[in-house]
Amino acid sequence: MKGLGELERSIMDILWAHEGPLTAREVGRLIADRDLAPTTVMTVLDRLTRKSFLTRTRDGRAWRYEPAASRDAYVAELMLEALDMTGDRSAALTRFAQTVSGSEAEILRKALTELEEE
Amino acid sequence: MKGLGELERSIMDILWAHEGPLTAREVGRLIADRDLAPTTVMTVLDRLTRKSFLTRTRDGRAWRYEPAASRDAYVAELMLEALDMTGDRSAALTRFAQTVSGSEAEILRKALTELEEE
DNA sequence: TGAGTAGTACTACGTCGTGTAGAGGCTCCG
DNA sequence: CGGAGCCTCTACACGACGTAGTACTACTCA
Repeated sequence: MKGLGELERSIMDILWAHEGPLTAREVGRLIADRDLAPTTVMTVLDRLTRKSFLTRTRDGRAWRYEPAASRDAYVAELMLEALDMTGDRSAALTRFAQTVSGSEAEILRKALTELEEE
Repeated sequence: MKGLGELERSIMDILWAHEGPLTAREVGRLIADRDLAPTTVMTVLDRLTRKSFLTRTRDGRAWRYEPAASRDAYVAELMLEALDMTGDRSAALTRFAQTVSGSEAEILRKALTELEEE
């Protein structure tokens, strides 16, 4: 899947945080701290769309952009991808479980338990 | 931490797979299918060292390279890094737990249980 | 002791991804 | 009809990575 650049991720963050699709202009306004040219935002939105991180639909002359997947799904996928890198998934998973903090281990445990009950 | 390039990963794979440190020449021999110039291998080993993926110790005039961390540790760290990308770690973890295959969920469960017992 | 060999450090170059943005064109409101 | 707004295309610099050459050093063997 490949990771995202820094600006790309900022923009994804904005779209993930915002309910509903945004236009380039709106994104630009929300990322105002960086003072980017409008075309910069458009270019990045376009690239993200081409990489299937976003989908877009027409709204008059403008496009409205929306994440193709939730941030959680993206993160989970990244984690799985990391996992794929190893020959021994079991060892890596074990290691991972040992590495997360206690509260996170608790969350995992709970999620796994709920899984079991289905 | 940043990911690795393709050749970099091949070389890490060789070093991870091999018990004990290797010289550039040995790595080059083990990666023979790619027919690389010896200096290419050295350059990459050097970059990996600079990025702290490897450590090296002298062996006569040669260096012997060795992974700074196990592959599992690396993978676990990548997974944690992905996890850091989200605002809601709990949601991402839950999502992750739901996404792994059944047998992998089992492995996770077991690792977490063992954790608890300590 | 001199030459070859193996190993190192340094430098370099092409390519690709990404941040950044300009130029020019279409469209719709007033 | 003209300007504002949005789009598409093109471009450029920079850093990472794959790839490798050159030049220097040191050990070995005849």
